[in-house]
Amino acid sequence: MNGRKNGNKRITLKMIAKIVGVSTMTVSRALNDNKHVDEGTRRKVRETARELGYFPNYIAKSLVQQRTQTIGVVVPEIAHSFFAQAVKGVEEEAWERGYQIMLTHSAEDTRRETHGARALASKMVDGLIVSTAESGSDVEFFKSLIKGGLRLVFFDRCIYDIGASCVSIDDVDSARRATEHLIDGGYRRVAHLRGSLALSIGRNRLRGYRDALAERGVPADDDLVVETAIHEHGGYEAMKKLLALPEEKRPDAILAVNDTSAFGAMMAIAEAGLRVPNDVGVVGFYNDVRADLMPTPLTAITQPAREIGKIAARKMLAHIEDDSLPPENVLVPTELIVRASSTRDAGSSPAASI
Amino acid sequence: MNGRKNGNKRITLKMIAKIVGVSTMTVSRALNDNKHVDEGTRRKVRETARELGYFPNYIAKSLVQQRTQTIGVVVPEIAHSFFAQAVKGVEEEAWERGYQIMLTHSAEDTRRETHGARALASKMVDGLIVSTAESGSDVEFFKSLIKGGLRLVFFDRCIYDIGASCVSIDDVDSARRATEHLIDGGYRRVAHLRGSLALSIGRNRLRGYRDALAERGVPADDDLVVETAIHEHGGYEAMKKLLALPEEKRPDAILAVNDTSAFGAMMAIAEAGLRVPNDVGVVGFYNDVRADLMPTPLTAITQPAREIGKIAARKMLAHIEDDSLPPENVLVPTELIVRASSTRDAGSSPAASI
DNA sequence: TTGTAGGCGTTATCAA
DNA sequence: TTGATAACGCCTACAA
Repeated sequence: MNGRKNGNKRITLKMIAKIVGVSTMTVSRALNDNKHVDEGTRRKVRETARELGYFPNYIAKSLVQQRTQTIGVVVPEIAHSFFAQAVKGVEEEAWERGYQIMLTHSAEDTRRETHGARALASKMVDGLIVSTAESGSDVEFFKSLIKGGLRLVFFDRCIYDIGASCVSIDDVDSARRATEHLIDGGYRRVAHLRGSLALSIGRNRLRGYRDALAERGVPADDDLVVETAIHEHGGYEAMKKLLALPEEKRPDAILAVNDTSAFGAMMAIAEAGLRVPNDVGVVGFYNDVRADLMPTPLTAITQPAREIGKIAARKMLAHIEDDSLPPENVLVPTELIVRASSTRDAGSSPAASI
Repeated sequence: MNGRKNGNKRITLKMIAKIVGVSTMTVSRALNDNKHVDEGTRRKVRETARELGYFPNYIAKSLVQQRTQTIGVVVPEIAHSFFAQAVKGVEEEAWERGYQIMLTHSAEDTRRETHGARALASKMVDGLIVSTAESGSDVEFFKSLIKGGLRLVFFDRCIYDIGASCVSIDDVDSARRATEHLIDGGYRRVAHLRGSLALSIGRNRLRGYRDALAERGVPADDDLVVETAIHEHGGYEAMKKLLALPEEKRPDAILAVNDTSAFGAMMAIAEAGLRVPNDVGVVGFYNDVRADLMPTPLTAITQPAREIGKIAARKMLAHIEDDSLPPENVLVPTELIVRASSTRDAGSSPAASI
């Protein structure tokens, strides 16, 4: 249970000092490229350090310097492509600046998110990059972290106005554009599989959807807004609810909060004997690899995950370098990738056939 | 550049001690559920700790206890589904035991792998879980880490016989079964898109492929073994080389070292005007989500990534708990998922039509 | 039950 | 150029 295997004591500055016959400070200076060291001494120190296989103890260094060169990262699901890409972006940017990342996933669970963040804070990360859990976040806890001096940057799923930066797409505008695309394509009863209102993406995409309806003069129908979990089964279940509506109330298009739920919805649509896009148009968010491979390729708003991760990391490093830097909400541009799932064959839609 | 924001000093045991009017040791004991503390004292300490928003400094704790409750992880590509899943498995298992993970990716590069591992070792991780880079590994470096007392567990891509544990599928046997499946399906000129020989998976899968040929009495042809990078473009390029062979030498089946290169190969096959599976059968490794979604679904050997990650983490925790535990090579069972890419229509193959 | 002393491995600071 | 000393925040060991 102790740190090292029996016998193999880790080499320390003190050991090298004893061998070379100088003080630990001289060794420290020699190894850290400090100018005020005799070249001969430096050579000797370097050599024995290499021979002994010395490498510095960053824990000790961190304790005295009060920084760990480590960034904590909390994501809801490591294995989801979007977050995996984002984490990669963070890691790349951190690596280039000599930082490591400490990764925790919350499994979309509030308690795990809080515990994970607390654990990383206890390990004295220089900052915390977080994307919040579907089941909601303990806002007061994050506030207290900030009050305690911890730097905090959210990405994709943010908590606003508590003094943290946020890096995300413009969810409202993106959802509006996607909805307008459906309406302009002749769809009249556009439904929204919305995300949890505990998530910024859930609230903002819902708002964009509603804005689009209002702007296009399409009457809003609350029956057409159904909550979905962000996974495939969630989309499937939510879609079944919509399909259970009386015929005249059923949607002819779906704006899904993300690709995964859109895939689930497409399954439910197929099971009901309906077809995409002629009976039901579908649009998702993210642009998953599968979007292009589905029997009917999926139209989607892109979320440049890796880029978002990179920007979040850069933002964090900027905050670390300058603690007086004010928090900022960074919006990353998106594109609407139009594929077959939202473009009816000419003349084949009920609406178009009027 | 200093650790905390201006003014907001982190709360320490000493501060709590001063406020409550006891020694730091009493505070430490009270907060760590030590029995020998008066209940009244404990209550007071707990209360002020909570009020002040205290949480322990694990850096200091780690320094004195000589363990960090942190496991380092080095993977070649965070964003590849296999590794993302594996990392998730590691994180889950670590989390349950109160460990965090520190994640680095090598980008398939030897130098980054070495630097990353060294950085994590410097941060005093209690152990290192590694999957090696395509460009090869600095074996001597890993040996020196082990000699220095660092616990090391490889997964998927291992370095054998240096005193580290390894968790992977049985690559030799899996490749043999996949190759036999192709031969038994009537394919006669089975080629292998092999991985780098710097990787255990590259060497082992090649061996399994050769074993199968030998066992089935199929003559081996070195022209049919071509190296591929593990990404899509690699598979595409490698396949083009095979298709450039004189007609009578061309393969009628491909064992690809992984799914991604198999997808690339399938693109090249389609571009050449050939068809999967009737002209060319294809088998991959991993069972990516895309396998089922391709125009011709891909037959593949499964690699239970998350499970592999979990087992690797458990192995690491076992090594941490008991330093005398000998290293072990753990083999995780696989399945061959047969899909359309390796099953010719009856009577349509040149071989079957004889 | 509580406190004191010392040290984990490193660096900042000041003195030589 | 080098070294002695103290400190980072906590815990182990021992003493009271």
